[in-house]
Amino acid sequence: MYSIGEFSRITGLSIKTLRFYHEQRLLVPTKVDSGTGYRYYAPQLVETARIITRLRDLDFPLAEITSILAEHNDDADIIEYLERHRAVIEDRLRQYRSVSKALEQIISNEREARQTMNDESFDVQEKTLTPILVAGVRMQGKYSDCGQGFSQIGKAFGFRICGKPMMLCYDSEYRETDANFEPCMPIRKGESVGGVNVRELPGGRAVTVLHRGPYNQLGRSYAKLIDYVKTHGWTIQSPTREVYLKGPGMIFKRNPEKYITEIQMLVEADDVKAPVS
Amino acid sequence: MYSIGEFSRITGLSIKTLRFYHEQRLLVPTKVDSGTGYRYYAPQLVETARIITRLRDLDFPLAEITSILAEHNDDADIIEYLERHRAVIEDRLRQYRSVSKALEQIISNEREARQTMNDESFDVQEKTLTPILVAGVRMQGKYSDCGQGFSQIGKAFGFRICGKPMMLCYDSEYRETDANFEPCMPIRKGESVGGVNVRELPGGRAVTVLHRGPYNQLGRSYAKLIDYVKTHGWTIQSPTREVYLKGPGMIFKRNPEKYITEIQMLVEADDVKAPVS
DNA sequence: CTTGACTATCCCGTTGCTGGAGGCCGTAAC
DNA sequence: GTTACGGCCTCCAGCAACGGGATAGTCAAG
Repeated sequence: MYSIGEFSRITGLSIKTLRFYHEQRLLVPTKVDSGTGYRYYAPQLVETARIITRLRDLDFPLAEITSILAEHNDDADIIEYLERHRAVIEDRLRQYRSVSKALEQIISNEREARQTMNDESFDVQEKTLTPILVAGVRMQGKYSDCGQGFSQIGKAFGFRICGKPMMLCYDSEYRETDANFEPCMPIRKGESVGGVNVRELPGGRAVTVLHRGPYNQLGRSYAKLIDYVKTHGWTIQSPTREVYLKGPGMIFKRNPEKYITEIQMLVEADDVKAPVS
Repeated sequence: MYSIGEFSRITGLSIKTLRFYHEQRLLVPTKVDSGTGYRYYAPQLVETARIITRLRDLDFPLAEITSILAEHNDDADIIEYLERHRAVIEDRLRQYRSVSKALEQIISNEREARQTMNDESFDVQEKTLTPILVAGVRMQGKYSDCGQGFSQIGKAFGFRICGKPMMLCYDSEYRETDANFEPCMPIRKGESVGGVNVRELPGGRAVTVLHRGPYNQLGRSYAKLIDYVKTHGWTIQSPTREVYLKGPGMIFKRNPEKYITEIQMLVEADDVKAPVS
């Protein structure tokens, strides 16, 4: 017969835990001194304690352990318990996996944006865009409705999305209503499905500018770009693109003054014509 | 201003939860009627509630959310929080993964054993063994000490183990003490390291028998096998093998009467000699 | 007899809520 | 007038699996 302290040292279970297990009738001492209330454990209980710790290590709830101990004494008998429990664990695993993925998404998003901030200036730049596969939804109406398009793409392509959301603008002038545009997302792979159109955007020579601030002030940056293109005597190819590098955050809505958008225009460098002054 | 019920329907947070968040100073109503104690929420708080649910979905503890809300208002500012939290999540993920793996191990173990039970009889069988890569520890002493050998192998090769534990017996007679044997485990790949010897066991023609019961009664099954070999006039090749198909369980020690061991003896079918009657 | 190690019970705190009891208030129906 | 109902309030309990701490009784040795 061991005292609770001895039994604790033998089994590695704390005294508190042993008392708690006693209260829960999970591991009842062989004898309790009726005078002093002292608990005494027989050596056979060491084995029971070992089983309990094994099952606890496997994250079984105490109630389940109690019933397992009461009814079974062979691994083969408890396969059903193990299976059921594994399903529970797998469930939590799935949950945590998706949380972890979401966290990673947000972090890398912000990291990237931070990089862009450091690396790039807010002047007009000339770039060569590479062709890119996108899924898009052609829409007509107000620009502010593009959110619906994005959520439609998100639902259809989810994890295949591999870049920042962007919008193609087919109008050559600014339109408050009845605008002709196409929210789209870069994807890894995929086929067009009901309403969502998959295709490759062409690459080529382009001029770009970073715009910082709310979307209703995009006009200024457009002006910068158009001026630049004009002075070089180039021709803008429709559609122009807006890439939303930093918009409303995943968590905070974020201050619109911090939004960062890249405007891209593919240009045709018409070498025959001379630059217009 | 919304009443708590309205606000609950808008945000999807239960009334109880809203009261709790108030108590925790996480989401404090704009105004509390001093007479009735009624809580009233301003429309801006809808956004705050959205942020809270977002962070809760990411499994942030309430205390952390409180401090995030108090100090920040942009995703970029809370990257450190996100990172730290992701570490926590990854930790739990690792834990659950290992639990899930252990559960799977136990389950498949018992499944396999159950299969063996159904498929095989307890009569002597002739088989052709295929060569198999094992890690073993040569030992001298009492058979009951083989556990140490197994744990040594387990430590060295862990996840590369791919089969049931077995023992090679090099003695041609039974020895209580000073026996010459080698606990070993099938592995997928590996090199010999300090004390643990990796090599391929040869395949070939063999006779086997399943033994059910405690190890100290293995003698009976050995007798069966040896009789069988003798009647065919074959020669037993050393070492003989014991495969512990079902020994003490992973959780319960299990009743030794349920232990199942396969004894394997490679034989040389000496076709020149005629069978001994 | 004292000292120090050991043990006992009881209560609280953890996390993020949910459920229930009991009570206040105002409105509508009978 | 009263009863019912709906919405709100506060306070208390409970979940899981213990750990911490207070206070008091017990055991064996010196």
